[in-house]
Amino acid sequence: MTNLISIKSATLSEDIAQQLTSAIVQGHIPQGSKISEPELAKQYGVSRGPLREAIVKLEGLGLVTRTANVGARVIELNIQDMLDTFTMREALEGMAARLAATTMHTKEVSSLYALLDKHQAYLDDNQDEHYVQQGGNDDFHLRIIHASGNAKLIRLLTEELYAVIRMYRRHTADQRSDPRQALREHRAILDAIANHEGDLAELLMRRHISRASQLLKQAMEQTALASH
Amino acid sequence: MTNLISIKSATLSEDIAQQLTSAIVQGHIPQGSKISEPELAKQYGVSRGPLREAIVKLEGLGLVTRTANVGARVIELNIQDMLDTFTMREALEGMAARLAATTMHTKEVSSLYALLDKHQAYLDDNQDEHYVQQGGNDDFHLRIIHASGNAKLIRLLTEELYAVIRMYRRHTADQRSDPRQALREHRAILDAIANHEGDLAELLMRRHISRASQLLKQAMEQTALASH
DNA sequence: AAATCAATAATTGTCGACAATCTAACTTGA
DNA sequence: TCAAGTTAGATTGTCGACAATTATTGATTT
Repeated sequence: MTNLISIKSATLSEDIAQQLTSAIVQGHIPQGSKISEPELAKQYGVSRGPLREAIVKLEGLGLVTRTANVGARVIELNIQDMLDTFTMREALEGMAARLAATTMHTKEVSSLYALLDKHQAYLDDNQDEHYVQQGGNDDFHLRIIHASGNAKLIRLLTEELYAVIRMYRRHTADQRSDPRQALREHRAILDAIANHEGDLAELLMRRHISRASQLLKQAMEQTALASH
Repeated sequence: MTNLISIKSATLSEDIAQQLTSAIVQGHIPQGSKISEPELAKQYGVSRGPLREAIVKLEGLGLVTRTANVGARVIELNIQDMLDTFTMREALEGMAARLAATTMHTKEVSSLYALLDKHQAYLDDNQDEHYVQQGGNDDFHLRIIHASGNAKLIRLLTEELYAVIRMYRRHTADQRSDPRQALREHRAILDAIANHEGDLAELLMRRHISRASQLLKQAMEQTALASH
């Protein structure tokens, strides 16, 4: 069974890379499983050439690890790796918030307030169920990152690190976290940005991510116990 | 004329990737120049397969940009990109310094003090000429990064970002900077780490990098003028 | 029965050739 | 003379096949 939507891309290699990425992030290819080149090539109907290029890309994204003459395996999520990843996120998104506080225009700020209101209304209407904002333009964090105006930072966070972050977000988060609390924190961050208080914005963003990471940690410890 | 030392690697692809990386960082392949697959394949004596995989890797490192059906070009350094890169460095190495302040053992701390003394002695003996520490184990920044203990952060900074950082360091830096001042700053950072003052260590590392970035900016503006 | 070794099967790494696309040179027409 | 269109050349993208390495199976020995 091959993948859902095949986005027509300029090159097969890019196409496969995207499909593989989404398959791994969504768990269709399970953690730790081996990436068999002949198997996947047949599955996607391409030769091994472009497939291998795609795998090299995934290695760059940190989604698979490769060993020479042995092959590629999907990474396995674990608590230490998650903590390390989120610590990096703290540093980078904290910086993004700081930058956003100095560069963000009034129009964009009010647009973000509107987004938070939308999230609020959604929570009110759906008994605190999570607003699915995975990666889309409704994702508060992505909006802040883009508002930083730092092209390198944007590319790193949105194209290179976010795949792994989404895996963590997906697999455990959310069922444990309190969406109203998260929303309050988002609002506080935005307030700081609106007031051009870079120091504060960074501090609050860091705390926000740190808190999320602690919740995730607890959730992962829970599921680790459950699997025994 | 092919490259200097051919490190025997498990796979041709890795080999070529390393050689290309070093060729670009050292300027043997000039900025903005096109990467011709047939040409390089002949030059390195390999087929285009492994060469293409190497190019994909370089794209992941941000050393080349690729366009479908057109090919790869070496990136071109410019001030804005440099500032963006160093802002990221600020965030990441600042965090590394913070982490190092809490995790670093006494032994490693004194080893780093010894390193700084070595740098000091070198400056005294060589009328303030720069100590060449490009990437080696004598590089203070790399030592701090490794001391952070954050595997993800280490990989990102040392394997993914450092190639570009080295390009910037190499092309302009150093002739303008004051090595004694840099050494003083290194010492202040290490003091903070030794005292387990994470906040201070982060702050000082950030300032240190920010200052380096400002010097680099001036140097680049200078050479930009010179090229007219 | 367990462990070591040999032979076989399967997988990864590499190559050369063909197809698709882009670039450059040339022709044609206004 | 210049612009647009056309054709030839070169380059990238893709494929299938072979070589090198690893994993697996089975035989042999203790």
